[in-house]
Amino acid sequence: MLTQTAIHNGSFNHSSIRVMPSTCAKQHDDPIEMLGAPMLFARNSEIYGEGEPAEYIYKVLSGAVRTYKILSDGRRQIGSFHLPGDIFGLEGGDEHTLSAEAIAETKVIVIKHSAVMALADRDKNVARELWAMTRRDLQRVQEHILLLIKTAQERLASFLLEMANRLPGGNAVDLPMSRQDIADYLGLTIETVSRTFTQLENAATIEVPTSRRIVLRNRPALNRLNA
Amino acid sequence: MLTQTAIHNGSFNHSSIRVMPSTCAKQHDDPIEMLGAPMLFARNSEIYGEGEPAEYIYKVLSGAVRTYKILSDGRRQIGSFHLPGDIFGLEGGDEHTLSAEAIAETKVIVIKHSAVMALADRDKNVARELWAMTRRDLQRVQEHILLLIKTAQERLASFLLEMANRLPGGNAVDLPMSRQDIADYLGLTIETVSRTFTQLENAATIEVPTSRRIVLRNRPALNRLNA
DNA sequence: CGGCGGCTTGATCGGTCTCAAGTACGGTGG
DNA sequence: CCACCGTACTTGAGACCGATCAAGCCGCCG
Repeated sequence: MLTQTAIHNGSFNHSSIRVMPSTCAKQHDDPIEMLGAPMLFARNSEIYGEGEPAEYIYKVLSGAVRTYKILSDGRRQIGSFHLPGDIFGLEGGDEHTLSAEAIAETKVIVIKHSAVMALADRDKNVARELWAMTRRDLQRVQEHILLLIKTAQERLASFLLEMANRLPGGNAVDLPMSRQDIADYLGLTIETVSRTFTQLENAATIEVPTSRRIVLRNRPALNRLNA
Repeated sequence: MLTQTAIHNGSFNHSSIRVMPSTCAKQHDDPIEMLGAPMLFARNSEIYGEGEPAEYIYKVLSGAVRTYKILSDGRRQIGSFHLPGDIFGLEGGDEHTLSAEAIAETKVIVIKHSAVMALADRDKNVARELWAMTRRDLQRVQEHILLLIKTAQERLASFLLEMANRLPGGNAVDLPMSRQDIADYLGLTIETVSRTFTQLENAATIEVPTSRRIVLRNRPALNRLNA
């Protein structure tokens, strides 16, 4: 298992990734999760790369993950952020169509793809659940497309509302990702993201006590921007 | 069956939609297709609307279909074009998350969603095939996202290469959709699309004998733009 | 205290949008 | 057959938003 771990992490950061005692995995009731073992990924370490065989799927326990593609000229588009509770790595068939990296120190459950498929063959409900997860991914990507045709303010408002919904803390949001990550998710530059944060702060729509902590002060205004 | 047909087409264009003799449907060997009946939709008629219950799925026989969402301010984003051979209407679970319209006079096979699901429950291969189709949709949408972060020339080049691959005719492409449809797919205005066609024509990368007919004259140049 | 990474701010540039005409094409009726 | 119309498409001029290039700032850690 340790050698398999190495495969997933490319050629660097091995020392930062440890398989955890498998006993921790058994305290969950989801039959899919019980197939997996917990693992730790260091900040900015690769979980898998685009085009690699999809040997595993993953569920985030803590931390955060970004999946992305790189264009030939170096532009990076982040496809999605995965937060605790999210499952990722199902987007392709035999191989991953995106790369995945840990945004911060991240704990995930790693589940063998073949084991999941075998389970799905035996249990109709598992098969249905997996298909439903892919459909939800599809719908999220369709929403993401809508983001990309909006103005900078609208994109950031939509992003903040999404994060406030998906992270605990109500109106106070602790973003796990950098401005660059946000920019690459929203299809903007880091400068435009920064300026737009400032504009929303000046309009008293949000507060930015520290760069990673955002307080939503005026949700109606954000919803209006959400178009 | 005729009354069900009416439900799908909103309040207009009923006269243009006819169920065809069901015998035509039986000449296919795909078990999913055999569940369906052929239908005809007039140009610009609605096939289904966002939020409606997903009672049916569809396979294009001839013509073309656009699926889209409308933002509150009226902007329209086309999610995908469906050409002969494509199956659509699987994107949601119980309800459609996009609207669908015929771009031109379009013949489709209409298949009851419940019948497909029942078949999937009985036949593992059907279940797997349906899931794989959803994954392919997901991958196409991810590619679509990449389009939206490119320049106008890059977007149009990618679009033309995609259409040349999906439509018969090699380097001569007969587009079924209008400039407005292309604009709403690429996240541009109609004027920018038109100007970009002209630029590519001036650069001898394409020829535009009529507005809907495009001849790819220099594929390497298009591939270079494809980034 | 110095240095570095992440973030913000400023000035300018450029690509796309907007608004406004003008043109080509297909269909309809005389 | 032609005159007319409406729709789709193209072209032009100018405005605007976000990108780019370039400093500066802040917090953190050695």
